Amino acid sequence: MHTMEEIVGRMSARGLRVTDQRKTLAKLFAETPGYLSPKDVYEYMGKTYSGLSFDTVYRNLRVMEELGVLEQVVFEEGVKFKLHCREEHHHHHMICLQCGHTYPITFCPMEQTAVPSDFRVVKHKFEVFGYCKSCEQEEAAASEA
Amino acid sequence: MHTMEEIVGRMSARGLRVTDQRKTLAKLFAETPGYLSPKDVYEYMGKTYSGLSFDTVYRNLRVMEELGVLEQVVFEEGVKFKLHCREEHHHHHMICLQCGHTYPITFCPMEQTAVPSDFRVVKHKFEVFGYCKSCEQEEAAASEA
DNA sequence: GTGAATGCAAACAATTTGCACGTGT
DNA sequence: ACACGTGCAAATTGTTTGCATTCAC
Repeated sequence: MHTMEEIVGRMSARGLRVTDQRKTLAKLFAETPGYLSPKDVYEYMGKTYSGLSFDTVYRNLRVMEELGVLEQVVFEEGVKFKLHCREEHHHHHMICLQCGHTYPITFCPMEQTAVPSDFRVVKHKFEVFGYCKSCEQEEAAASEA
Repeated sequence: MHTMEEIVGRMSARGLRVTDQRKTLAKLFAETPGYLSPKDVYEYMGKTYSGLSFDTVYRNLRVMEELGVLEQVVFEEGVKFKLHCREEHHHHHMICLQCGHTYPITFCPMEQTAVPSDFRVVKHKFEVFGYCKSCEQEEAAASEA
């Protein structure tokens, strides 16, 4: 797994400066199993840094993405970020709609997909959405109220 | 296939008014095999309607989506619209990155995907991107220049 | 000390809304 | 005639940029 130290180390190796804010950002992603929106990040960071501005959050998200530490994904609800997957081999994800937690899917549908010879495939996207066990239980509890 | 007349008919059946602009919009989508962004639509419509405003385009796209005539998809580059697929059975798409043309994929990867019993699947997304034959040829021709 | 990081304000882009006017039914 | 559709302007939201100040190295 990526640890906060590892991420920070990678930043300084590239000549980037290790500020408190970046350390906190690294820690946040190191400890978050799923996706975070810029707004999520802003709100979390805002607790610690009162004068925080949104543009710095965006800048640092972009920096960390260019560093290869984070990856960005576009959902219906907007852009989100998560730690870049460590797994070397190609894989896909199951994503919890409630908590954003992701689980790997090793199966890749491209292997099974018949592609006409006159279509040159460049990339593909396979994502499964649903609710993980704990979120499912919470939802059930909430709907009983 | 959806024809312009059919779409327009569906609109008036719901009490919506059939304006020139909506007819043109219906025709545009009836004749377009792939995805169009709101901007694409605005530019196309603008040729005919000089005083056209963006908000009307958005409004009509939404109206046609609610009617079930169009479907909206979110890509990295932004939101796009296409005619709602007629095929009853669930399917996926191969999408040309150049012209936006879509081709159906009947295979659904969910059948093959092992889902843990404690994850409740709600929806999934499977999309293949690449270049169709004619766009591939154009690209090859362009890169020779 | 120097250059990169930050905050602030302002610019931008995409999309939505309120309102007065025009038009399909 | 009446209600819905349209254009215009303005509001919103999400994101980026320029610039002066501050801080890590």
